[in-house]
Amino acid sequence: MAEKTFKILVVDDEPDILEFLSYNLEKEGFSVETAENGKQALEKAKKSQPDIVLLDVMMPEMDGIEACRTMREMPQFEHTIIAFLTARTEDYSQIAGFETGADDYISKPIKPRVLVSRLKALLRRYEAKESKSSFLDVGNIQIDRERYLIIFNGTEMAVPRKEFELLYLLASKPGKVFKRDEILNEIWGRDIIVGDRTIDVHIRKLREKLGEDLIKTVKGIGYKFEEI
Amino acid sequence: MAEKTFKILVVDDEPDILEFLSYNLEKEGFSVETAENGKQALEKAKKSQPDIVLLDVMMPEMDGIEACRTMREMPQFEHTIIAFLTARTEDYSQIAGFETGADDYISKPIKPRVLVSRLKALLRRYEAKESKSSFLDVGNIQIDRERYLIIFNGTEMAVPRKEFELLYLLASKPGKVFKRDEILNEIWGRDIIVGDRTIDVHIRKLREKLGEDLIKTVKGIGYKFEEI
DNA sequence: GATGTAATTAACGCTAAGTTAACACAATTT
DNA sequence: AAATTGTGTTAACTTAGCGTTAATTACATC
Repeated sequence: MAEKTFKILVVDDEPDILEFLSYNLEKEGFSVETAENGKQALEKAKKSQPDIVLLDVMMPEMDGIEACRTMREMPQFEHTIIAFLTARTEDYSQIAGFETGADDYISKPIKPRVLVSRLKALLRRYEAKESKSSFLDVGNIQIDRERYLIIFNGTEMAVPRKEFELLYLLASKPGKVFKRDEILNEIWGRDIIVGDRTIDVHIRKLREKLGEDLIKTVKGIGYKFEEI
Repeated sequence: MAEKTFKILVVDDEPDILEFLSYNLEKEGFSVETAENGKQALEKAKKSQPDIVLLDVMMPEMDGIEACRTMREMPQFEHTIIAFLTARTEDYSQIAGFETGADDYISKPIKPRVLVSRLKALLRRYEAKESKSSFLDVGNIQIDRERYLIIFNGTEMAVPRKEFELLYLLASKPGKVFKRDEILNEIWGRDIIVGDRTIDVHIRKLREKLGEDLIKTVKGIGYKFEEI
């Protein structure tokens, strides 16, 4: 069984460190991308959807802490592994106290072999988590997260990302009414503001594909997935 | 619209910001109080027991960090939501290092809609903790808050929101007589004013669905839920 | 029977949701 | 790079039905 190639985004403002890390990580079979600050990191991450983001804490433009928090707010990075690179002198608790949602803190100076083994450990943990929830089976519909496909009455169909996420969310707890706020926070992220009608439109598109019965409106509250 | 009116204490030393925030929060149905420094904030908070405290970090007299720590040490503010307003230029680690126990950090410049959506998210999390039971079971009726359904004699039925909230309130303490004022405050919120007859109508609609025996009128006082 | 309070109805206004089309932007193809 | 297609969001309008009002009737209590 061929191992999957993992994508790593390394973010540091010192070119030397970037090169050093890239070299060592690539040697281990990782696919490496780099960025020089938090802002750049976000842009690149959005495009390439890395499995791991290695973030230096101190950086110009946008520091690692903020970059991490921003990413964690975005649904697309919910399962991305984020690890901080911290200088020895920096107080670890400073970062930890922030509840940034980072998965690990790796302190400089970095020893390549240590780094790689830590990352592999993280990946193992992450894969174990992922495999559990990557497939949903409720009633006459199956949702395959890995392939981004839904199987409705036995026929496979591709749905756009937002619709997919929406359906996945609703179907993850059949019967439960998801409030509009809840949906917005889960799918769009807490700081992304979209108009009220946006949810409706996505619901509509889903109903067009899956029929009117699967998703029910609870007026004044939100929507729920009804298992048939 | 409003389930409950939440009290917010906004603390900042700049009157402009106070006004700006007050205006926007009040527009969203929050009940807003203001203070100009940490000391004043503490005094006001003790009296009014706000649900949320929005604290600027930099302030004369007593800064936000100290105010937050002081509040967190007092049992009466154990469950109060405390959020910091931080300028982007301020060093996060300054705040983080203190382990102040704040629930969120909102960075300036503040966009009203972002602020409101974050606060709502915080409130949801907090409410989820507070309300222990999303499921009520009294006699021949069960109320499922998560699914927004009531099960009456074994049959599920959907009821409109206001009726649902009303029934839930009454059924949460069977036998207790809820005064009209009490009901208005709980279901409609502190400063939403509706006529007295509105309650009657909702009671009527519930009785139509659940029979005449479940909800009893106590003339001159209010209503109570009678367990059968 | 007078007075006040609650129940009952129907009708209406308003808000939340549905609908549709058009737009902006990304991703893809040529 | 240009064109095309796909996706997500907004805007404007419509619809439905919830929540409210108001007007009337019934019921207490004095």
